[in-house]
Amino acid sequence: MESVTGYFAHAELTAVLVAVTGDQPRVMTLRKGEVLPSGPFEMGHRTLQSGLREWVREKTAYPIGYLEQLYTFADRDRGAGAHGGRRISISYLGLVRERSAPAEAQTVWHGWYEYFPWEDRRLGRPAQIADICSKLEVWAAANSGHVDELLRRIALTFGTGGNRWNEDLVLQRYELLYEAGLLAESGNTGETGLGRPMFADHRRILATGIARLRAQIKYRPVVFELMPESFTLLRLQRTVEALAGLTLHKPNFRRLIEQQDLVEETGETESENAGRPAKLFRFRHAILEERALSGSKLPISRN
Amino acid sequence: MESVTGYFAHAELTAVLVAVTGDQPRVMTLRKGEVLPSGPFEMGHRTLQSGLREWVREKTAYPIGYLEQLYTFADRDRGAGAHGGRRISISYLGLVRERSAPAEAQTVWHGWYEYFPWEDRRLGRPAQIADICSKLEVWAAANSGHVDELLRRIALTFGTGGNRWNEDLVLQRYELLYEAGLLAESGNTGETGLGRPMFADHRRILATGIARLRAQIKYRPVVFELMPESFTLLRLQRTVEALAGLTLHKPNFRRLIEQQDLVEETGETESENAGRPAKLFRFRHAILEERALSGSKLPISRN
DNA sequence: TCAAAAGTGTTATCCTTACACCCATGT
DNA sequence: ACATGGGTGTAAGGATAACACTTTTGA
Repeated sequence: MESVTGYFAHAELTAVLVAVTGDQPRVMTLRKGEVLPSGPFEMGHRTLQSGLREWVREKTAYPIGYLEQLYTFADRDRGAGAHGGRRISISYLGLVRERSAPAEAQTVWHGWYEYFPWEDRRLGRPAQIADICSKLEVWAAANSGHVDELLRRIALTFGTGGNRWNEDLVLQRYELLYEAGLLAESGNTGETGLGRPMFADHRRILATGIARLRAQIKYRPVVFELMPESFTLLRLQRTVEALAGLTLHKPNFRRLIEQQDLVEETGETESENAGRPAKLFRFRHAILEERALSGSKLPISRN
Repeated sequence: MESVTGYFAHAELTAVLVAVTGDQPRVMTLRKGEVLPSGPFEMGHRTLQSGLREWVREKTAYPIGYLEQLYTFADRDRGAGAHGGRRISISYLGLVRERSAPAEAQTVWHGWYEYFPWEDRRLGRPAQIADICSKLEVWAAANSGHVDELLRRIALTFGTGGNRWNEDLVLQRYELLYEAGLLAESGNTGETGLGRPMFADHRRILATGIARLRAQIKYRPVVFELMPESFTLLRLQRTVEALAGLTLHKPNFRRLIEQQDLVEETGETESENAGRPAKLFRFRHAILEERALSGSKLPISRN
């Protein structure tokens, strides 16, 4: 439409790096505070993707398995406005196999439900939800004009009033809480128990990442990027449950996984906890080419 | 990880604007050539989204209904490198109700199957596909080392050898053709009949947009952004078919739409073509709040 | 009367979900 | 013996896909 003019902007990469250990999904933050790892996009890199990959390996010594672009947004530059310009922030979701971090690492892993306690339903509906919903409803009632619309939105996103809980609506729930001013990021100064706040909009980015991952595991075999070489089917299930924040139905889970030829037996077994020793499986890498295209399924059928 | 340093980049917005008329999905290009409308991101705008929306309204007089971010990528600045920097290109998919364009408009609509003739299966499998596949197979055979992998990839993306056609794999098919050097963009100089090339990587961006839209119509009611106020169910079906590049099964299509309460009768009928007059419907806007969250379905069940 | 499009009814099939139950091992 | 986890069989219910058929209009 127009030729490119002289507008320039900061370009910054922000990474949501996820690992699962001890049945908890975790996100990497900087040791210094509640900040997602991020840095400038340097010109040496071929692509954004490779730039981020290299940069993470360099700085954290964690090799990234799966890497996916999340979203790009622009804000008025928060930092010093030498140029008075924009900051363009490109966010990525990366999956990592957590290992003992190098001692000198500047990073630390936090369970992601510390930031979103209402998102974990593995032990049933958190008691907190009732409180959250009543606060939201009070806020909605004060919004004359579209009270009904807001109330329905609350009911749908939080699964109240006959609606069932949809684990994918992480971002929608976050935004509702944000709009209602219930989060520290949106002006609430009191202690609300509504999760740990993060720097700037990083918690929103994390919500986007969680939502994307929860959606992905249902139709692409990405969970395996979070698993060790070999694993039992229960470990795999626990990992999916950790991500989805739900408990699943064991027999059906196993069948669905095996039906799809996603895994193959290693021939070995594990008997760490009491109980019958479990067969160990490994991911069939060959499936990746096939399924990246034709799609695969993980069940989110409740227990 | 590091404080933001002095890296700056061009930030550019590129729009894939789609409309459907006369059973053809169309994409807006500049009158001057095979170029998607794009322009610099200016600092006045609140957000990227609103910036693009405003800019399109200003320049083309088409109000955008649905707008969704597609992808962000960075290339070494193709334009003059006054700063020797990067160009960051943020692409969007926008849905538009096509009307007669203002006379002075700099834009023109092109059927998207001019760019991707192999993507339209409404008249059955295009004869061309056989030719494409054999060319691809010749190329694959010359790639010692992973011939088998390539052959399987070809079979999967193009639905040969027992695999069924998956309409969502638009980008994967484009990339395969690109890698094989069969497209003008990747060095083929002869006339191949493999669709009309576009400026720079714009055809790739279009492929991304088509793929996204084809995926979206299956679980979100976005088609309606392309429809006039009121329409018959057959018009709606033809529109979905145009987008998906497939023909659908009429009775099932109608049932699925009506079951979901996506539409309501206007009470009027239309009898333009010969045949029994059809009831006119309108989209139930109320459903948007409900379904943007809970998901809806359009059938892609073949005729 | 025929063609063209609008509609309805019904069935076969597959997938999802749930329930019931047995197996192997450690304490 | 019993708790813990591993593992199998199967049936109910719903969604999808396919087929056959009736209805209403214009030419």
